[in-house]
Amino acid sequence: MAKGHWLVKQEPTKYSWAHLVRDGRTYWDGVRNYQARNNLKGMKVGDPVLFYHSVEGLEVVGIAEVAREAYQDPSTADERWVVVDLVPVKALKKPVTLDAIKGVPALKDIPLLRQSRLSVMPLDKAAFDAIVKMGS
DNA sequence: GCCAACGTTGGC
DNA sequence: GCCAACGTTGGC
Repeated sequence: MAKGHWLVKQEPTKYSWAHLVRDGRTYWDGVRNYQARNNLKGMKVGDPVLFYHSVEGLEVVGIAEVAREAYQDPSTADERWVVVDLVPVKALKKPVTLDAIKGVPALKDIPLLRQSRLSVMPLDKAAFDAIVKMGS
């Protein structure tokens, strides 16, 4: 299967990029939305994942990578929910703000803008690369 | 702090 | 199976 590109959102007050860097690795728990869950299940080891700060910051701050594919969420006994493991790869030199993304016509249709409540979403390679480029 | 969007729940 | 009520998310 082709490599996927992804974007995950988190409120920095709950789990920030800096926190991920400090931890070195984390499992991405707390997803309780079927669409987001299905996206988690689509992740493969090695897939790059953009890390977005919602509510505070409103910017893409770094690039992480899938270290382990979907498995039962250890924070619940409910077997409907899964997590993946993420490791930090590198911070963006310049965070890419939501405003900046909105200003790019080619990025008008990404789920981040179209579906503001979705917390785990796929990006196509072009969109992923465009955001990374804006941040470097 | 407000409100729009949207997913989930529960009564019928 | 429909739909109103409710809860949560996230931008502003």
